[in-house]
Amino acid sequence: MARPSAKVLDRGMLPSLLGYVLRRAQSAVFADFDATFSRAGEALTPGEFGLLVLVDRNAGLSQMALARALGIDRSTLVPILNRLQARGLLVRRDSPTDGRTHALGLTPAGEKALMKFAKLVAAHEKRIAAGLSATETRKLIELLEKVRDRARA
Amino acid sequence: MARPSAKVLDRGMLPSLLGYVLRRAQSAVFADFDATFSRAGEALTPGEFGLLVLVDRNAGLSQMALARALGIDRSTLVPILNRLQARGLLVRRDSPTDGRTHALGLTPAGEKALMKFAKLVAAHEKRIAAGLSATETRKLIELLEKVRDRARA
DNA sequence: TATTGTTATACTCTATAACTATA
DNA sequence: TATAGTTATAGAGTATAACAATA
Repeated sequence: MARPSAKVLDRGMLPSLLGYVLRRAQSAVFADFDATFSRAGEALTPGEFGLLVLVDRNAGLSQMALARALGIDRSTLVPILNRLQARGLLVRRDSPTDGRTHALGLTPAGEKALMKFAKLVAAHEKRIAAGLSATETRKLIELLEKVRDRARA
Repeated sequence: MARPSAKVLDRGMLPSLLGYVLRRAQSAVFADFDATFSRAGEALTPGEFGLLVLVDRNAGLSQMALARALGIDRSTLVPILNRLQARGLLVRRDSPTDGRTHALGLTPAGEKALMKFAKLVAAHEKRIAAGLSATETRKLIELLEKVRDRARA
């Protein structure tokens, strides 16, 4: 007989709740992201990766614009940028047109690091979607976007 | 012409990444959960709801068993239980069989509150799944479980 | 007046390490 | 020795409020 501590708990209606299943999937995916980077001797969060991509694709954008795109407060962004800047991946330049804002950009080292990070993310994505066909993955993304639209309404 | 600040940013490959789409859907769903409870004059997080359901369906379980089921450290659980106990929803009773453990349970007020919370969660679930057919919702849950299994492997 | 970035502050979630009581 | 719960501590993510510089 199994030890009492190994007993599986009754989760009631939780497994039928979209919010619950979504949260657990997200948690496992986050853990795999972290493990992927750790194994490669790198340290990056999914949020930091998204931030770096946004700065790379929209060089010169302001902190306010970036905070809005990330859906966080401008004060929340400050320590995050400080950390990435301290790692030499990102710089705050003076805006030539608006003395209040900073023009954000990746450093050459940041560009290079992002290319490596993108490869790790691709491997991570391949792994978490390994149980799904290409059609299923597209369908999943489509359904998740529908849910997001409804939740934001 | 739109103001520069209203410009839509280039997100590069992010919208094609399952992890990215999952994270954004989860964030929007969390916000809707919070809004649903706020509008009803209640305050509860998805995690607290899941915890209350687990204690309700597995009365007498220990903190370690609960922490394991939630996937968090036992030290992380302590302040969460303190808060729910301070709200009068949950109690730590002495275990009759093991002096080291607490037997967790809901109070009568906790049982009553959980019934109300479950109704709010049902309304929330209905809203976030409103853009999906019943078949699509089931499919979405199935695909998310597959992703979770792969990410944990 | 309004906006941008920063700082101070606070709260939650998360973990590790060390302590106490019990098994 | 090992386990359960607690505490101390620390780091990251989140926010609000207030301030200085600039528009």
